[in-house]
Amino acid sequence: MVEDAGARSRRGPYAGAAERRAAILEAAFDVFAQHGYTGGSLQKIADIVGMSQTSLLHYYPKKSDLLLAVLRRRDAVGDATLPAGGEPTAFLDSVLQQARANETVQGLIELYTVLAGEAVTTGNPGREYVLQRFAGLRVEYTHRFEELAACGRLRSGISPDAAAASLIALWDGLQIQWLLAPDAIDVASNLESFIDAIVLPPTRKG
Amino acid sequence: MVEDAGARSRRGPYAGAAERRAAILEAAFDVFAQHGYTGGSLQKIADIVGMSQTSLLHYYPKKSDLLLAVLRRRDAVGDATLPAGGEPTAFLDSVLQQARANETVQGLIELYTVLAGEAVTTGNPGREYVLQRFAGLRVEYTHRFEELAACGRLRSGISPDAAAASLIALWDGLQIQWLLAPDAIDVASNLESFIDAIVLPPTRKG
DNA sequence: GTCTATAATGGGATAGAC
DNA sequence: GTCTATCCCATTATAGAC
Repeated sequence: MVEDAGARSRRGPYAGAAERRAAILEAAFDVFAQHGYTGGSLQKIADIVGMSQTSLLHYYPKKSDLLLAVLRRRDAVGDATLPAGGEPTAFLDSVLQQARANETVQGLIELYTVLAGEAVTTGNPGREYVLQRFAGLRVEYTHRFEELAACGRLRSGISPDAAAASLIALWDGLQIQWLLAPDAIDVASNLESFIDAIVLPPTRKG
Repeated sequence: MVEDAGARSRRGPYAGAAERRAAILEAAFDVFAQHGYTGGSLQKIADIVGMSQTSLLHYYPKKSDLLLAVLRRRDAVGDATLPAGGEPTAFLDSVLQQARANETVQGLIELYTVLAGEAVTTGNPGREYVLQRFAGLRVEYTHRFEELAACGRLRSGISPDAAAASLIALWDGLQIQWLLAPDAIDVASNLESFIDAIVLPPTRKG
């Protein structure tokens, strides 16, 4: 985490190259969320941050660099990967908590939904990232469901990795329906029903 | 369904204006599936069908017309809405059957996934269609789950409309994971596990 | 670091000849 | 119906002055 943050406070005129990059990312986030990657333009992003399109390319030489940067920023902000090894139920609680929190950041969900869809198109620079993200999420969730299965709390007939893939899929699918009809869909409560259906209550014992 | 199909067999030179339109639609289908709506171009479509870009516009004056035509064609071909009122289980069987059949038409799933994602972008001409399609599917599926609930076969704690939205969401979510990692995801078997978890076996009785 | 200017390409759509 | 020619606009990216 050290890197060369020394770019700041070195010389006078340009206090905040990092801030500039952050502002660009935020603008790119909004533009890509609203118009998608293909539909979003560097000019729009530059307009928002208040610089020329060419100046923007000074920070991110290619459009695809900007996409990957936006996708990676989501990691840091998006899902706060909770500490492993705790109560198995904590995992499920955090999923529902995250789902409810997501209702207040529609732009984030929009971004994710649009870019995930575009990721399957040929030559999309975000494809590998999205692919790896799904794979990583499946691995993580599978571990959690394995813990639950070890406690005998996963319904028989459902494997941990099937539960993982399905929970992720359900979540994504509910989000797109929610984006198109916010009043008709309650993402969190649907997830909760699903969880209740595949996860058994704890066995009685102090 | 009569319309003016009489354009055919009227005069000599142009036998098959309808065939021409069909060929255009097929090409548009492929291009939009591969590149999305924004990323797909009229020129690519025209190249495939073997005509100039301007000739293409003679049949579909605007790009958005082509998108809507492609989306509507999906209705006729895609989901063969099975006859209502039969065995409640027939509905679930047809879902699984359709899911398995979809494995052989990856292009169709690609098209649907990409266009659904793009539909949430601002100004996308397909938004209303996709929105209505989700709403329509939810209504239809809700009815089927109401039938199951009437037989006491829907797990308590799950409402018919929640089951409907979740089944659709799960299906869509599994498909995008499948597109990115076909060997890691089995859409149909995941759907089956979900159904088994929320639908109870028939009560014993002749 | 930031800009103007511009290259190089591609997009959707129109006009009009045949 | 189909084409060529063209318009006009937008795009990403580069060159080079300051």
